[in-house]
Amino acid sequence: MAQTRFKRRKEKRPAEITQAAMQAFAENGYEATRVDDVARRAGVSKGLLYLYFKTKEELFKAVIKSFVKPRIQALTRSIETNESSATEFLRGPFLELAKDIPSSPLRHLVRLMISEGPKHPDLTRYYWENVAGPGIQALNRLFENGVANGEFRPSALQQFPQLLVSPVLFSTMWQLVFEEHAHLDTDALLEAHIEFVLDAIAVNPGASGAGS
Amino acid sequence: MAQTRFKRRKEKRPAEITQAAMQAFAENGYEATRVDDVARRAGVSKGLLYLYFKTKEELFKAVIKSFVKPRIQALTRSIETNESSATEFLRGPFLELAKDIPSSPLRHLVRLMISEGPKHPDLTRYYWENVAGPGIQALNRLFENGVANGEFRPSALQQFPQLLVSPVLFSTMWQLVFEEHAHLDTDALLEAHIEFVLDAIAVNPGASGAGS
DNA sequence: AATATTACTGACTCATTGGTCATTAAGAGC
DNA sequence: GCTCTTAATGACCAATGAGTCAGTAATATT
Repeated sequence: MAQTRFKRRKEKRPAEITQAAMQAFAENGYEATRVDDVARRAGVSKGLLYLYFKTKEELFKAVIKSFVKPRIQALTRSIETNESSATEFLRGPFLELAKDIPSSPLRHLVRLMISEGPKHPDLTRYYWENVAGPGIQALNRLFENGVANGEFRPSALQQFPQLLVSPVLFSTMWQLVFEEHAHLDTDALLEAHIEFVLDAIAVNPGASGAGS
Repeated sequence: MAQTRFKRRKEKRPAEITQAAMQAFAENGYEATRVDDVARRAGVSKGLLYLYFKTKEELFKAVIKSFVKPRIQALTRSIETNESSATEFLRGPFLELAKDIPSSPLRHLVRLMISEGPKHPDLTRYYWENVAGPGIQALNRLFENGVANGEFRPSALQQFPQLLVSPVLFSTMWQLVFEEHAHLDTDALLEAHIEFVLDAIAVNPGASGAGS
Protein backbone atom coordinates (compact mmCIF):
# COMPACT_ATOMS: atom_id res chain seq x y z
CA MET A 1 0.00 0.00 0.00
CA ALA A 2 1.00 3.56 -0.49
CA GLN A 3 0.92 4.09 3.22
CA THR A 4 3.77 6.57 3.08
CA ARG A 5 3.37 8.49 -0.12
CA PHE A 6 6.11 10.84 0.96
CA LYS A 7 8.56 11.65 3.72
CA ARG A 8 9.26 15.10 5.06
CA ARG A 9 12.92 15.94 4.99
CA LYS A 10 13.23 19.67 4.70
CA GLU A 11 16.97 19.94 5.19
CA LYS A 12 18.14 17.35 2.70
CA ARG A 13 15.82 18.18 -0.18
CA PRO A 14 17.80 20.99 -1.82
CA ALA A 15 20.97 18.92 -1.97
CA GLU A 16 19.10 15.92 -3.37
CA ILE A 17 17.44 18.02 -6.04
CA THR A 18 20.68 19.77 -6.89
CA GLN A 19 22.41 16.42 -7.26
CA ALA A 20 19.71 15.07 -9.56
CA ALA A 21 19.72 18.28 -11.57
CA MET A 22 23.47 18.08 -12.07
CA GLN A 23 23.05 14.65 -13.63
CA ALA A 24 20.21 15.76 -15.85
CA PHE A 25 21.90 18.96 -17.00
CA ALA A 26 25.13 17.06 -17.63
CA GLU A 27 23.32 14.57 -19.83
CA ASN A 28 21.10 16.93 -21.78
CA GLY A 29 22.26 20.50 -21.36
CA TYR A 30 20.12 23.27 -19.95
CA GLU A 31 17.38 23.69 -22.53
CA ALA A 32 16.77 20.02 -23.20
CA THR A 33 16.51 19.17 -19.51
CA ARG A 34 12.95 18.82 -18.25
CA VAL A 35 12.15 20.05 -14.78
CA ASP A 36 9.86 17.08 -14.36
CA ASP A 37 12.75 14.76 -15.12
CA VAL A 38 14.91 16.41 -12.49
CA ALA A 39 12.13 16.03 -9.95
CA ARG A 40 11.64 12.36 -10.81
CA ARG A 41 15.36 11.66 -10.49
CA ALA A 42 15.31 13.28 -7.08
CA GLY A 43 12.30 11.14 -6.15
CA VAL A 44 10.21 14.23 -5.62
CA SER A 45 7.30 16.01 -7.23
CA LYS A 46 7.73 18.97 -9.53
CA GLY A 47 5.73 21.09 -7.13
CA LEU A 48 8.20 20.53 -4.34
CA LEU A 49 11.09 21.43 -6.58
CA TYR A 50 9.43 24.78 -7.21
CA LEU A 51 9.13 25.25 -3.47
CA TYR A 52 12.91 25.26 -3.15
CA PHE A 53 13.87 26.86 -6.48
CA LYS A 54 11.86 29.68 -7.94
CA THR A 55 12.65 28.95 -11.59
CA LYS A 56 14.49 26.48 -13.76
CA GLU A 57 17.24 29.03 -14.28
CA GLU A 58 17.71 29.52 -10.55
CA LEU A 59 18.00 25.77 -10.17
CA PHE A 60 20.65 25.72 -12.87
CA LYS A 61 22.71 28.40 -11.18
CA ALA A 62 22.38 26.67 -7.83
CA VAL A 63 23.69 23.49 -9.42
CA ILE A 64 26.75 25.13 -10.88
CA LYS A 65 27.60 26.94 -7.69
CA SER A 66 27.06 23.94 -5.45
CA PHE A 67 29.49 21.89 -7.52
CA VAL A 68 32.06 24.59 -8.01
CA LYS A 69 32.40 25.67 -4.41
CA PRO A 70 33.93 22.53 -2.91
CA ARG A 71 36.40 22.21 -5.77
CA ILE A 72 37.60 25.77 -5.35
CA GLN A 73 38.18 25.25 -1.68
CA ALA A 74 40.14 22.07 -2.33
CA LEU A 75 42.22 23.75 -5.00
CA THR A 76 43.07 26.94 -3.17
CA ARG A 77 43.94 24.95 -0.06
CA SER A 78 46.23 22.69 -2.07
CA ILE A 79 48.02 25.74 -3.43
CA GLU A 80 48.26 27.61 -0.18
CA THR A 81 49.40 24.72 1.96
CA ASN A 82 52.05 23.86 -0.59
CA GLU A 83 55.49 23.79 1.01
CA SER A 84 57.61 22.17 -1.66
CA SER A 85 59.27 23.72 -4.71
CA ALA A 86 57.26 24.97 -7.67
CA THR A 87 58.60 22.07 -9.73
CA GLU A 88 57.39 19.54 -7.22
CA PHE A 89 54.04 21.28 -6.99
CA LEU A 90 53.55 21.05 -10.75
CA ARG A 91 54.59 17.41 -10.85
CA GLY A 92 52.51 16.55 -7.79
CA PRO A 93 49.23 18.21 -6.80
CA PHE A 94 48.80 20.17 -10.01
CA LEU A 95 49.28 17.19 -12.30
CA GLU A 96 47.03 15.11 -10.11
CA LEU A 97 44.21 17.63 -10.41
CA ALA A 98 44.84 18.07 -14.13
CA LYS A 99 44.60 14.33 -14.71
CA ASP A 100 41.48 14.06 -12.63
CA ILE A 101 39.31 16.71 -14.28
CA PRO A 102 38.89 15.25 -17.80
CA SER A 103 37.32 12.04 -16.50
CA SER A 104 35.59 13.38 -13.41
CA PRO A 105 31.97 14.56 -13.30
CA LEU A 106 33.45 18.03 -13.26
CA ARG A 107 34.00 17.78 -17.00
CA HIS A 108 30.27 18.15 -17.54
CA LEU A 109 30.32 21.33 -15.56
CA VAL A 110 33.00 22.70 -17.86
CA ARG A 111 30.84 21.84 -20.82
CA LEU A 112 27.86 23.54 -19.24
CA MET A 113 29.91 26.67 -18.64
CA ILE A 114 30.92 26.72 -22.27
CA SER A 115 27.52 26.08 -23.75
CA GLU A 116 25.39 28.08 -21.34
CA GLY A 117 27.87 30.65 -20.05
CA PRO A 118 27.20 33.31 -22.68
CA LYS A 119 23.50 33.29 -21.81
CA HIS A 120 24.06 33.69 -18.08
CA PRO A 121 26.53 36.54 -17.61
CA ASP A 122 26.15 36.66 -13.85
CA LEU A 123 27.04 32.98 -13.65
CA THR A 124 30.09 33.51 -15.81
CA ARG A 125 31.08 36.40 -13.64
CA TYR A 126 30.77 34.25 -10.55
CA TYR A 127 32.85 31.57 -12.19
CA TRP A 128 35.50 34.04 -13.24
CA GLU A 129 35.74 35.70 -9.86
CA ASN A 130 35.77 32.50 -7.86
CA VAL A 131 37.46 29.92 -10.06
CA ALA A 132 39.23 30.98 -13.21
CA GLY A 133 40.52 34.34 -11.99
CA PRO A 134 42.06 33.15 -8.73
CA GLY A 135 43.45 30.09 -10.49
CA ILE A 136 45.24 32.15 -13.11
CA GLN A 137 46.55 34.48 -10.46
CA ALA A 138 47.86 31.64 -8.34
CA LEU A 139 49.74 30.16 -11.29
CA ASN A 140 51.09 33.58 -12.12
CA ARG A 141 52.57 33.90 -8.63
CA LEU A 142 53.94 30.38 -8.90
CA PHE A 143 55.98 31.23 -11.99
CA GLU A 144 57.01 34.69 -10.80
CA ASN A 145 58.30 33.20 -7.55
CA GLY A 146 59.96 30.37 -9.43
CA VAL A 147 61.88 32.84 -11.54
CA ALA A 148 62.63 35.14 -8.61
CA ASN A 149 64.25 32.39 -6.58
CA GLY A 150 66.21 31.01 -9.51
CA GLU A 151 64.19 27.84 -9.97
CA PHE A 152 62.88 28.75 -13.43
CA ARG A 153 64.16 30.69 -16.40
CA PRO A 154 62.04 33.64 -17.47
CA SER A 155 59.47 32.45 -19.98
CA ALA A 156 56.14 33.17 -21.62
CA LEU A 157 54.46 31.36 -18.74
CA GLN A 158 54.86 34.40 -16.52
CA GLN A 159 52.77 36.47 -18.87
CA PHE A 160 50.48 33.65 -19.96
CA PRO A 161 50.05 31.04 -17.25
CA GLN A 162 47.04 29.93 -19.30
CA LEU A 163 49.52 28.02 -21.46
CA LEU A 164 50.03 25.62 -18.61
CA VAL A 165 46.31 24.97 -18.29
CA SER A 166 45.23 24.73 -21.88
CA PRO A 167 46.06 21.02 -22.33
CA VAL A 168 43.79 20.34 -19.37
CA LEU A 169 40.90 22.04 -21.12
CA PHE A 170 41.83 20.28 -24.32
CA SER A 171 41.82 16.87 -22.65
CA THR A 172 38.48 17.62 -21.05
CA MET A 173 36.92 18.59 -24.35
CA TRP A 174 38.36 15.52 -25.99
CA GLN A 175 36.84 13.27 -23.37
CA LEU A 176 33.47 14.91 -23.85
CA VAL A 177 33.39 14.97 -27.63
CA PHE A 178 35.76 12.51 -29.24
CA GLU A 179 36.51 9.83 -26.72
CA GLU A 180 34.28 7.17 -28.24
CA HIS A 181 35.43 7.96 -31.75
CA ALA A 182 39.13 8.18 -31.02
CA HIS A 183 40.76 7.28 -27.75
CA LEU A 184 43.40 9.62 -26.31
CA ASP A 185 45.49 8.82 -23.27
CA THR A 186 44.95 12.15 -21.58
CA ASP A 187 46.90 11.13 -18.49
CA ALA A 188 49.99 10.50 -20.59
CA LEU A 189 49.39 13.67 -22.57
CA LEU A 190 49.22 15.76 -19.42
CA GLU A 191 52.29 14.13 -17.91
CA ALA A 192 54.19 14.74 -21.13
CA HIS A 193 53.03 18.33 -21.12
CA ILE A 194 54.25 19.04 -17.61
CA GLU A 195 57.62 17.44 -18.30
CA PHE A 196 57.91 19.32 -21.57
CA VAL A 197 57.27 22.62 -19.84
CA LEU A 198 59.52 21.90 -16.89
CA ASP A 199 62.29 20.84 -19.23
CA ALA A 200 61.90 24.06 -21.18
CA ILE A 201 61.98 26.41 -18.20
CA ALA A 202 64.43 24.61 -15.93
CA VAL A 203 67.44 26.82 -15.17
CA ASN A 204 69.93 24.04 -15.81
CA PRO A 205 68.92 22.03 -18.86
CA GLY A 206 68.56 18.35 -18.20
CA ALA A 207 68.33 18.80 -14.45
CA SER A 208 64.56 18.38 -14.41
CA GLY A 209 65.22 14.68 -14.77
CA ALA A 210 62.90 13.84 -17.63
CA GLY A 211 64.23 15.06 -20.94
CA SER A 212 62.66 12.73 -23.50
CA MET B 1 1.59 47.35 -52.08
CA ALA B 2 2.59 43.84 -51.40
CA GLN B 3 2.75 43.21 -55.10
CA THR B 4 5.65 40.79 -54.75
CA ARG B 5 5.12 38.86 -51.57
CA PHE B 6 7.96 36.55 -52.50
CA LYS B 7 10.51 35.68 -55.15
CA ARG B 8 11.26 32.20 -56.44
CA ARG B 9 14.91 31.37 -56.19
CA LYS B 10 15.23 27.67 -55.89
CA GLU B 11 19.00 27.41 -56.16
CA LYS B 12 19.99 30.01 -53.58
CA ARG B 13 17.49 29.15 -50.88
CA PRO B 14 19.39 26.34 -49.10
CA ALA B 15 22.51 28.46 -48.75
CA GLU B 16 20.51 31.42 -47.47
CA ILE B 17 18.71 29.30 -44.91
CA THR B 18 21.91 27.60 -43.87
CA GLN B 19 23.56 30.97 -43.37
CA ALA B 20 20.69 32.28 -41.26
CA ALA B 21 20.63 29.07 -39.27
CA MET B 22 24.33 29.33 -38.51
CA GLN B 23 23.74 32.75 -37.00
CA ALA B 24 20.77 31.59 -34.96
CA PHE B 25 22.46 28.43 -33.70
CA ALA B 26 25.59 30.39 -32.86
CA GLU B 27 23.61 32.85 -30.79
CA ASN B 28 21.29 30.45 -28.98
CA GLY B 29 22.55 26.91 -29.32
CA TYR B 30 20.59 24.09 -30.85
CA GLU B 31 17.69 23.60 -28.47
CA ALA B 32 16.96 27.26 -27.85
CA THR B 33 16.91 28.12 -31.54
CA ARG B 34 13.43 28.41 -33.02
CA VAL B 35 12.90 27.16 -36.54
CA ASP B 36 10.57 30.09 -37.08
CA ASP B 37 13.36 32.46 -36.17
CA VAL B 38 15.73 30.86 -38.65
CA ALA B 39 13.10 31.19 -41.36
CA ARG B 40 12.51 34.85 -40.53
CA ARG B 41 16.22 35.60 -40.62
CA ALA B 42 16.43 34.00 -44.03
CA GLY B 43 13.43 36.07 -45.17
CA VAL B 44 11.46 32.92 -45.81
CA SER B 45 8.48 31.13 -44.38
CA LYS B 46 8.79 28.19 -42.06
CA GLY B 47 7.01 26.04 -44.60
CA LEU B 48 9.67 26.63 -47.21
CA LEU B 49 12.39 25.76 -44.79
CA TYR B 50 10.75 22.41 -44.25
CA LEU B 51 10.72 21.91 -47.99
CA TYR B 52 14.50 21.97 -48.07
CA PHE B 53 15.27 20.41 -44.70
CA LYS B 54 13.22 17.54 -43.36
CA THR B 55 13.75 18.28 -39.67
CA LYS B 56 15.41 20.79 -37.40
CA GLU B 57 18.16 18.28 -36.70
CA GLU B 58 18.87 17.79 -40.39
CA LEU B 59 19.12 21.55 -40.77
CA PHE B 60 21.60 21.65 -37.90
CA LYS B 61 23.81 19.00 -39.45
CA ALA B 62 23.68 20.73 -42.81
CA VAL B 63 24.82 23.94 -41.13
CA ILE B 64 27.81 22.36 -39.47
CA LYS B 65 28.91 20.57 -42.61
CA SER B 66 28.47 23.55 -44.88
CA PHE B 67 30.71 25.65 -42.66
CA VAL B 68 33.29 23.00 -42.00
CA LYS B 69 33.93 21.93 -45.57
CA PRO B 70 35.48 25.12 -46.97
CA ARG B 71 37.72 25.48 -43.93
CA ILE B 72 39.03 21.95 -44.27
CA GLN B 73 39.87 22.51 -47.88
CA ALA B 74 41.71 25.73 -47.08
CA LEU B 75 43.62 24.08 -44.27
CA THR B 76 44.67 20.92 -46.05
CA ARG B 77 45.73 22.94 -49.06
CA SER B 78 47.82 25.24 -46.88
CA ILE B 79 49.57 22.22 -45.39
CA GLU B 80 50.09 20.37 -48.63
CA THR B 81 51.34 23.29 -50.67
CA ASN B 82 53.78 24.17 -47.92
CA GLU B 83 57.33 24.32 -49.25
CA SER B 84 59.23 26.00 -46.43
CA SER B 85 60.67 24.47 -43.29
CA ALA B 86 58.48 23.17 -40.47
CA THR B 87 59.60 26.09 -38.32
CA GLU B 88 58.52 28.61 -40.91
CA PHE B 89 55.24 26.79 -41.38
CA LEU B 90 54.47 27.00 -37.68
CA ARG B 91 55.42 30.67 -37.49
CA GLY B 92 53.55 31.49 -40.69
CA PRO B 93 50.41 29.76 -41.92
CA PHE B 94 49.78 27.78 -38.76
CA LEU B 95 50.04 30.76 -36.45
CA GLU B 96 47.90 32.79 -38.79
CA LEU B 97 45.12 30.22 -38.70
CA ALA B 98 45.50 29.79 -34.95
CA LYS B 99 45.13 33.53 -34.38
CA ASP B 100 42.16 33.73 -36.68
CA ILE B 101 39.93 31.04 -35.19
CA PRO B 102 39.22 32.48 -31.72
CA SER B 103 37.68 35.65 -33.13
CA SER B 104 36.22 34.28 -36.35
CA PRO B 105 32.64 33.01 -36.73
CA LEU B 106 34.21 29.58 -36.65
CA ARG B 107 34.48 29.84 -32.89
CA HIS B 108 30.73 29.39 -32.62
CA LEU B 109 31.00 26.21 -34.56
CA VAL B 110 33.52 24.90 -32.08
CA ARG B 111 31.13 25.72 -29.28
CA LEU B 112 28.30 23.95 -31.08
CA MET B 113 30.46 20.87 -31.53
CA ILE B 114 31.20 20.83 -27.83
CA SER B 115 27.68 21.42 -26.59
CA GLU B 116 25.78 19.35 -29.15
CA GLY B 117 28.40 16.83 -30.25
CA PRO B 118 27.58 14.16 -27.68
CA LYS B 119 23.95 14.11 -28.80
CA HIS B 120 24.80 13.72 -32.51
CA PRO B 121 27.36 10.92 -32.77
CA ASP B 122 27.25 10.79 -36.55
CA LEU B 123 28.07 14.49 -36.70
CA THR B 124 30.97 14.02 -34.34
CA ARG B 125 32.19 11.16 -36.43
CA TYR B 126 32.07 13.32 -39.54
CA TYR B 127 33.94 16.05 -37.74
CA TRP B 128 36.55 13.64 -36.50
CA GLU B 129 37.10 11.98 -39.86
CA ASN B 130 37.20 15.19 -41.85
CA VAL B 131 38.66 17.81 -39.53
CA ALA B 132 40.20 16.78 -36.25
CA GLY B 133 41.66 13.46 -37.36
CA PRO B 134 43.42 14.67 -40.51
CA GLY B 135 44.61 17.77 -38.65
CA ILE B 136 46.25 15.75 -35.90
CA GLN B 137 47.81 13.44 -38.45
CA ALA B 138 49.20 16.31 -40.48
CA LEU B 139 50.82 17.82 -37.40
CA ASN B 140 52.18 14.45 -36.48
CA ARG B 141 53.93 14.13 -39.84
CA LEU B 142 55.20 17.68 -39.47
CA PHE B 143 57.00 16.88 -36.24
CA GLU B 144 58.21 13.47 -37.35
CA ASN B 145 59.70 14.98 -40.49
CA GLY B 146 61.16 17.85 -38.49
CA VAL B 147 62.97 15.41 -36.25
CA ALA B 148 64.00 13.15 -39.12
CA ASN B 149 65.70 15.94 -41.04
CA GLY B 150 67.41 17.37 -37.98
CA GLU B 151 65.28 20.49 -37.65
CA PHE B 152 63.73 19.52 -34.29
CA ARG B 153 64.85 17.60 -31.25
CA PRO B 154 62.71 14.61 -30.34
CA SER B 155 59.93 15.74 -28.01
CA ALA B 156 56.53 14.94 -26.63
CA LEU B 157 55.02 16.71 -29.64
CA GLN B 158 55.64 13.67 -31.82
CA GLN B 159 53.43 11.56 -29.61
CA PHE B 160 51.00 14.33 -28.70
CA PRO B 161 50.72 16.93 -31.45
CA GLN B 162 47.55 17.99 -29.62
CA LEU B 163 49.81 19.93 -27.27
CA LEU B 164 50.48 22.35 -30.09
CA VAL B 165 46.79 22.91 -30.68
CA SER B 166 45.45 23.13 -27.16
CA PRO B 167 46.16 26.85 -26.68
CA VAL B 168 44.10 27.50 -29.80
CA LEU B 169 41.13 25.73 -28.27
CA PHE B 170 41.78 27.51 -25.00
CA SER B 171 41.82 30.92 -26.67
CA THR B 172 38.64 30.10 -28.51
CA MET B 173 36.85 29.10 -25.34
CA TRP B 174 38.11 32.20 -23.58
CA GLN B 175 36.73 34.41 -26.30
CA LEU B 176 33.37 32.70 -26.07
CA VAL B 177 33.01 32.64 -22.32
CA PHE B 178 35.20 35.14 -20.55
CA GLU B 179 36.10 37.84 -22.98
CA GLU B 180 33.70 40.45 -21.65
CA HIS B 181 34.60 39.69 -18.08
CA ALA B 182 38.35 39.55 -18.54
CA HIS B 183 40.19 40.48 -21.69
CA LEU B 184 42.97 38.21 -22.90
CA ASP B 185 45.28 39.05 -25.77
CA THR B 186 44.93 35.72 -27.50
CA ASP B 187 47.09 36.78 -30.44
CA ALA B 188 49.99 37.48 -28.12
CA LEU B 189 49.31 34.30 -26.19
CA LEU B 190 49.43 32.20 -29.35
CA GLU B 191 52.57 33.88 -30.63
CA ALA B 192 54.23 33.33 -27.28
CA HIS B 193 53.13 29.70 -27.36
CA ILE B 194 54.65 29.03 -30.78
CA GLU B 195 57.90 30.69 -29.86
CA PHE B 196 57.98 28.82 -26.56
CA VAL B 197 57.55 25.52 -28.33
CA LEU B 198 60.00 26.30 -31.10
CA ASP B 199 62.55 27.41 -28.57
CA ALA B 200 62.10 24.18 -26.65
CA ILE B 201 62.44 21.84 -29.61
CA ALA B 202 65.03 23.71 -31.70
CA VAL B 203 68.13 21.54 -32.24
CA ASN B 204 70.54 24.35 -31.40
CA PRO B 205 69.24 26.34 -28.41
CA GLY B 206 68.86 30.05 -29.03
CA ALA B 207 68.90 29.64 -32.79
CA SER B 208 65.14 29.99 -33.10
CA GLY B 209 65.67 33.69 -32.71
CA ALA B 210 63.09 34.46 -30.06
CA GLY B 211 64.14 33.32 -26.62
CA SER B 212 62.28 35.62 -24.24
C1' DA C 1 -3.39 34.41 -73.23
C1' DA C 2 -4.34 30.18 -71.32
C1' DT C 3 -2.54 26.31 -68.81
C1' DA C 4 0.61 23.71 -66.11
C1' DT C 5 4.05 23.52 -62.71
C1' DT C 6 6.04 24.31 -58.39
C1' DA C 7 8.32 27.57 -55.09
C1' DC C 8 6.35 29.53 -51.44
C1' DT C 9 3.05 30.98 -47.67
C1' DG C 10 0.87 31.12 -43.10
C1' DA C 11 -2.78 29.45 -40.42
C1' DC C 12 -3.41 25.32 -38.10
C1' DT C 13 -2.54 21.08 -34.99
C1' DC C 14 -0.94 18.57 -31.40
C1' DA C 15 2.37 17.33 -28.12
C1' DT C 16 5.18 19.29 -24.72
C1' DT C 17 6.59 21.85 -20.75
C1' DG C 18 7.50 25.67 -17.30
C1' DG C 19 5.08 27.09 -13.67
C1' DT C 20 0.69 27.32 -10.28
C1' DC C 21 -2.33 26.08 -6.62
C1' DA C 22 -5.94 23.70 -4.14
C1' DT C 23 -5.50 19.69 -1.57
C1' DT C 24 -3.29 16.08 1.38
C1' DA C 25 -0.70 14.10 4.94
C1' DA C 26 3.45 14.06 8.13
C1' DG C 27 5.00 15.64 12.28
C1' DA C 28 5.09 19.17 16.46
C1' DG C 29 2.80 20.87 20.47
C1' DC C 30 -0.75 20.36 23.74
C1' DG D 1 -6.40 12.09 20.55
C1' DC D 2 -6.97 16.78 18.57
C1' DT D 3 -5.29 20.85 16.30
C1' DC D 4 -1.93 23.56 13.76
C1' DT D 5 1.75 24.15 10.68
C1' DT D 6 3.95 23.17 6.52
C1' DA D 7 6.38 19.68 3.48
C1' DA D 8 4.80 17.52 -0.37
C1' DT D 9 1.62 16.22 -4.13
C1' DG D 10 -0.31 16.08 -8.83
C1' DA D 11 -3.91 17.78 -11.69
C1' DC D 12 -4.15 21.71 -14.19
C1' DC D 13 -3.17 25.95 -17.24
C1' DA D 14 -1.23 28.93 -20.60
C1' DA D 15 2.28 29.29 -23.75
C1' DT D 16 5.21 27.68 -26.98
C1' DG D 17 7.11 25.53 -30.83
C1' DA D 18 8.04 21.58 -34.28
C1' DG D 19 5.99 20.01 -38.09
C1' DT D 20 1.80 19.93 -41.74
C1' DC D 21 -0.97 21.14 -45.57
C1' DA D 22 -4.48 23.43 -48.32
C1' DG D 23 -4.06 27.18 -50.89
C1' DT D 24 -1.52 31.16 -53.58
C1' DA D 25 1.34 33.34 -56.80
C1' DA D 26 5.56 33.42 -59.64
C1' DT D 27 7.55 31.32 -63.58
C1' DA D 28 7.76 27.99 -67.62
C1' DT D 29 5.50 26.17 -71.63
C1' DT D 30 2.45 26.30 -75.34
